[in-house]
Amino acid sequence: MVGLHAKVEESLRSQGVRYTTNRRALIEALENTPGPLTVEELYRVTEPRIPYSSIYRDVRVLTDSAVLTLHHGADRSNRFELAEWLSGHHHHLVCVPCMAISDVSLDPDSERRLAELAESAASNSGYRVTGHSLEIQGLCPKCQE
Amino acid sequence: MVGLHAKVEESLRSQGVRYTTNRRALIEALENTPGPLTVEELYRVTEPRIPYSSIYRDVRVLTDSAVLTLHHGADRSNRFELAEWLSGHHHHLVCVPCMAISDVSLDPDSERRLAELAESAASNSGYRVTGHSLEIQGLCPKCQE
DNA sequence: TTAAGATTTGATAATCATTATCATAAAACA
DNA sequence: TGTTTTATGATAATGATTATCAAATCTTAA
Repeated sequence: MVGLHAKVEESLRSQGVRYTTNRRALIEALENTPGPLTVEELYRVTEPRIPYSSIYRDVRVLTDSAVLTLHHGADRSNRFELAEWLSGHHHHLVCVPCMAISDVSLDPDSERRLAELAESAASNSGYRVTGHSLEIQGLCPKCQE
Repeated sequence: MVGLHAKVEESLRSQGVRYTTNRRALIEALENTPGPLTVEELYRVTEPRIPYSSIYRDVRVLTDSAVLTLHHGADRSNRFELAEWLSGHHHHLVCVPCMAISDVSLDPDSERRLAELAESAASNSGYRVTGHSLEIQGLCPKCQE
């Protein structure tokens, strides 16, 4: 299994985009976190600090390059995460009170059934299905107390 | 079956919120549309025109009153729709190229299986599941041409 | 290795969506 | 009717995001 950075670098280079220190730091921050991050969180987490203007520009570049995807949480914040071709297909568990988001994977059998459900749901809409994403709302352990 | 407006009015009154002409027009606009709408779309669709400041205030009031829910589409826009207790439980079909969103319902059997999948996915996360929402990505008929 | 060309960076200004303010108007209530 | 509460619409303020641009860095080719 090739390393994450190598994959990202390869993908970016093929698009004529440089894999710079800032961008590497952003990818590392996302790699070390179990869910998507906001720009503000990326700002706080990276060391040394990357100015907001650069973070905004870089997440945009990386999203346009399909290295990151933008996720729109149940709060009004925009969060970025590694694209699924880098992190693997997954879904999100959202804590309604505290807005925390964590990734969750289905076992292959469940995933197959979910894909079938998505197909059949769209079957008489005329859509051609290319993907799906399940958001599960609930209360995280802390918020249940 | 009690009418939509009666339900909304009843719910709002129980919270000490008035069901005014503007708010009624917004609910009607959403009732007559197969998917969630942005503030800008609500502005264009309502007749006579409601100023942006009022639309923003009203969708906020209605969302706080649980009459509307906010939906965060795959583009960066915020879209509002009738809450599920008014419109029924449903999911979303998103056209990736053109960003159109339409509602889609699962048959009861599929819906039950989906709920089970959501439960089992969260089973060893410690979360208590309260809901779920499936987003299906694809190409709408127009964008397939 | 060096010079030219391309891309990236960081500081700052500009923009856009959304929210706050506040005087007026409408509705509810006594 | 008079009083109180809530809603409205115009406008200003805020906050997040994007654009600009000169300086810095990286690439490439001679």
